[in-house]
Amino acid sequence: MTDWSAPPRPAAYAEQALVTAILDGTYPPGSTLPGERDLARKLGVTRPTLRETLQRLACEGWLVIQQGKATRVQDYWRDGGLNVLSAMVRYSPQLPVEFVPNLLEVRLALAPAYTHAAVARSAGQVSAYLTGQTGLDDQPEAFAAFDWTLHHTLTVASGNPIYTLILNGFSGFYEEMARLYFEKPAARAVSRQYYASLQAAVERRDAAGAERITRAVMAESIALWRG
Amino acid sequence: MTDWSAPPRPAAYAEQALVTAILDGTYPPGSTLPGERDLARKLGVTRPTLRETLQRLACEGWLVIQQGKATRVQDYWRDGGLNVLSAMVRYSPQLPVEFVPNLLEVRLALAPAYTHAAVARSAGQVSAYLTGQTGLDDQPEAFAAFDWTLHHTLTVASGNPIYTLILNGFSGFYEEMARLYFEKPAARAVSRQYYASLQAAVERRDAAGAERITRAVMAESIALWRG
DNA sequence: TGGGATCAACTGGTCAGACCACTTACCAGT
DNA sequence: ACTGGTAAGTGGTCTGACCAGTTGATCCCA
Repeated sequence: MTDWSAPPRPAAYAEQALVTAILDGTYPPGSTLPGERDLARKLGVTRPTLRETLQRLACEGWLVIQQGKATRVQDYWRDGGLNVLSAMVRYSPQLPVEFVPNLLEVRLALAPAYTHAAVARSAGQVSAYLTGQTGLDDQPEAFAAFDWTLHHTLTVASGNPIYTLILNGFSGFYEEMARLYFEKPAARAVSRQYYASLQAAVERRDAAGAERITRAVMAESIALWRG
Repeated sequence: MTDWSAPPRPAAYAEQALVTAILDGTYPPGSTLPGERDLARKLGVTRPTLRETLQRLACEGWLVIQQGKATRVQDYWRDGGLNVLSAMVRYSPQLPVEFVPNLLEVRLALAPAYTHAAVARSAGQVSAYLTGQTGLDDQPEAFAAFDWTLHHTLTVASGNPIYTLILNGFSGFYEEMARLYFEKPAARAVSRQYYASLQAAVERRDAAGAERITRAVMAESIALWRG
C-alpha cells in the first residue's frame, strides 16, 4: 500500500495520487479528469504545481490535454509510452505477474540483435567492459548492476542509438527486477558463464557467435524465472 | 514543416527553442542551463510556463532537474528516453541519414517476435484487421497508415503490452517515414504481397510461418530503403 | 594554523489570484 | 430548420512573492 500519510513534495504527491487514482479505477481510461481548479483543490496543491504534474503525466502517455476540452485519461496500455512502466513500478502496489516475463521476452527479441551489432562494430568497447567481470561479487546487487550496464554498453556500442533509448525506458526498475532474478545462485552461475563465453566471442570478433550465445541465454533466463 | 509565421503558444515556442538550442550545441550535453528566471526572460515567457516545458523535457530525458542545483543537459543519446526521437523529428531540420535504417533494424528485431505471439495468441484479431487490405489504395499515405495500424494491432494482439509501449514511442513519425518508403511502387508491391501471405499464415494459425515471413520482409525493407 | 559551524547567495519548488484563449452548447434571430 | 452570436466551462499564461535545498565562502574556536 502506498504511503498516503506523509505528503512529500506537493508535486510528487500529486503525481503519486493521480497515477494511483488512474490505476485503481477512480479515473479509468477514457474518462475525463475534473477541471484543474477543482483537482488542485482536491489534491491540496495549487494549480501551477498541478499543471507541472499534468504535463509530465501527459508526456508519459497517461493523459491527453487539450485547451478548451476536459483533460482525458488515456488507455495507457494501448496508447502510452514506455515511461508508463516506470510509473507503474513506482506506484502500483502489485505488478501483473506477467510483467517480468514480458520484459524478458522483449529482451530476448532485442538483445541478440544489438549484441551482434555491438561486436561487429565496437568489439573493443564491449571487451573493455567485460573485463570487469573478473572482480564481480557473487551478490544479487552486483550482478544486477553489472548486467544493466552490460546491456547499456552493448546498445551504445551497437551504433544504433534507438536500442539505447528503448533500454533507457527500463532504467530504474531493470536493476530492481534483476536483483530478484539474481537471487537464485543458478541464475548467477548461468550469467557468469554467459559473460565469459560472450567475452571469448568478442575477442574472436565473432558477432554471429555472440548473437547466438546471447539468444540462448536470454531464452534460458525466461525459463529460469518461471521455474 | 513548422509554421514559423504564426506566433506559437509560449510553451510550444519555449520547447522548440530549448530543444533546438540543445541540438545545435548552444547548450551541449553535460552543460548546465541558465537559471529559470534568466532563461524565462531570455525566451520571452514567464517562469511557470518555462517550468512546465522544462518538466516535459526532463521527463523525455533531455534534462536533469534537481532542486538547489542548476538544471543540467543530459547526453540524450545515452540517457534519454524514446521520446527524444519524436522531439528530434519535430525540431531537427536534418535527421541523421542512418535514422530510418536504424528504425528498420529495430523493427526487424521486434516485429517477428510480436507477430509470432500475436498469431499464436489472438489470430482472430489479426485476421480481422488484415481483411481490410483488400480495399487498400495504391497510395503511399494509405499504405503508411495501414502499416502503422497493422503493427499496432500486432503488438496489442501479442498480449505483451511492452511491445505496444515501445511502438508508441515511434508514433507520429513512423507514418511519416513510411510515407517516404511507400513512395516506391516496389515497396508497395512487396508489402501487399506480405500482407496477403501473412493473412494466409494467420488463417492456418501458423505462428512460426508468420514470424518467418515477417522477418524476411522486414529484412527486405532495409535493402529496399537503401537501394 | 586547522577544522568545523554558520551564513549568504545561488539554485529550483510552491504559492496566490488574476486574466487570456479555445471549445462547446445553448439560444435568439432569420 | 438553419445560422449566428453569446456565455460558461475548459486549459494556457502572467504576475511577483515566498519556501526549500545546495554550495561555498566566511568566521570562530580549539
